[in-house]
Amino acid sequence: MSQVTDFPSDSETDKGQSRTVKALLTIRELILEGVLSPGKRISELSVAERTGISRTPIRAALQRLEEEGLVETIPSGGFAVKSFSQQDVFDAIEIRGTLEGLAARLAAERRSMARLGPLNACLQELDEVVESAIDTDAGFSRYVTANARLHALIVDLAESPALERQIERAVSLPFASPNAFVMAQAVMPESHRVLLVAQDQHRCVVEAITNHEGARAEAVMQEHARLAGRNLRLALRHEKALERVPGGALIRNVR
Amino acid sequence: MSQVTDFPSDSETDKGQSRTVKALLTIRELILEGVLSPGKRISELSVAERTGISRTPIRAALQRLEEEGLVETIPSGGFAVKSFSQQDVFDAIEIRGTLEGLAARLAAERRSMARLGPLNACLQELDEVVESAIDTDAGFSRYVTANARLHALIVDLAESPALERQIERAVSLPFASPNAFVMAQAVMPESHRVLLVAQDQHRCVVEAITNHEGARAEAVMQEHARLAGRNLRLALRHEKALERVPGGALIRNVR
DNA sequence: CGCGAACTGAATGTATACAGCTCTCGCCTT
DNA sequence: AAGGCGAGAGCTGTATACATTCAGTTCGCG
Repeated sequence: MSQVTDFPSDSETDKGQSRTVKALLTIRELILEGVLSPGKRISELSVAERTGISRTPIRAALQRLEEEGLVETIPSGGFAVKSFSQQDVFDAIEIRGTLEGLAARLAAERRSMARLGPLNACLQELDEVVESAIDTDAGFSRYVTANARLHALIVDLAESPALERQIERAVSLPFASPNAFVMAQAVMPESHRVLLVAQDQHRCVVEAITNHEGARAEAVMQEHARLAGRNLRLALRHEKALERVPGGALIRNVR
Repeated sequence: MSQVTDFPSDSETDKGQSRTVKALLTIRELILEGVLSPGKRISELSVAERTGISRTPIRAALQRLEEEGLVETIPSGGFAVKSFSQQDVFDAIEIRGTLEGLAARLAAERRSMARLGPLNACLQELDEVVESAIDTDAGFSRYVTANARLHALIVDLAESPALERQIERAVSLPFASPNAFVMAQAVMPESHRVLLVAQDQHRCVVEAITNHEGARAEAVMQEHARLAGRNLRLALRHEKALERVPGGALIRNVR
């Protein structure tokens, strides 16, 4: 009861969120920012002190983070920040490509005409963003949003809750998400060309889905993910770029 | 304190397991046995009374079961037993096929000669079991064990922890596991023929992996999963067979 | 001076108490 | 008689207390 505030809380972002969720967001941010270094144990008590939340919700949050893959259990008890080899990262991207490929194929096989509207609208918005003002910060964030929406729409068209769950998990690793590589592009020279290629793949996938071309949709979607992988490989060379990749701090560069 | 027994506990299976794990196993069994019916809320307190474990580990177990997919959260709070449409089941199998297909491809691409020994040994054991005494209960359980091991070995050969994790999750749904359909076969007439086909696919996958034929390994593995799907479709007709499928009680037969 | 063992501290796993919320059951009103 | 409203019970979410276990450190012995 010590922490209960009857009046609207100080931060507007807390609105209506349970303490477990708040703890989840806090810890995830601490990990992604690199405050908690990879391999190191996460002391429940220290997080409790830092956040003012009791251990119970924090423990729940840690368990969910383990499910997300950001955290792993220590045999002797407790949790530690997970670290990833570069191979792990590429594998994660390949897995996303495979699952999103399956989603695209199912979308092509099951697609209902009525639901293609939003998909085309989203595609068109991406077209505009790419061709016009991708340089500005506003345009950039517009691209990120629309890109996420396009990927989500394709998954949605597959009409498979099980697949949606599985993809949700695959994407929960920050560097495996469809937008991960985009973040790095802002500081890389090849930026615009890559975006043009990616957008062309978007167009192909939508076309394939529209025409019931399942195999094509699957193949293009897989290659679309691999484009992210190639981009990440570039980013791993540029120090500056890697810093912009979310969760880049978790990737071991030694070895 | 009330429940602590200093002497070795009554059941030998409890050995060394934390209460959370015990709760997990108990609840999972209750769901799979159909004691807790699909859609119905799982009261933490009732489970606590039934098992003699306090609510904290039970809550943790429920959270892990949600991750497994057997349980879902209720918007208003708490957990409920999940129910699955037949489409969900087939999708889950297709997802497993896709991921195991990826594993088989990676295994073919990355395979190290030295590690093929156990794979061939396992394949040979399956050969023996299929050709000789599959009818007996002992032979049956031997098949189930060896089949699980073969699938695990292939995943292992992919050398990708991320993929292993993802497959682990896909297989955690009982009716999506590689052995799910096998259980139903005992009471179906087509039993032996299907096993022969499955075993031939096993052989093809191992051969493909050995020869670095990634695409073939992937394709065969996908079709191997679809064989399970076809088998399940048969089982859904035979009432008797469905009862033997683990978690069959979770499948809505309406609609 | 090095190695081992015991002790101390801390951190986890578990139990339980409490408060807020939701859902239900019964009663009252129309 | 039917529907809505209110009270109550049950349940979850959270906090906290307790015990056990793990790890690190220090002291003693070889």
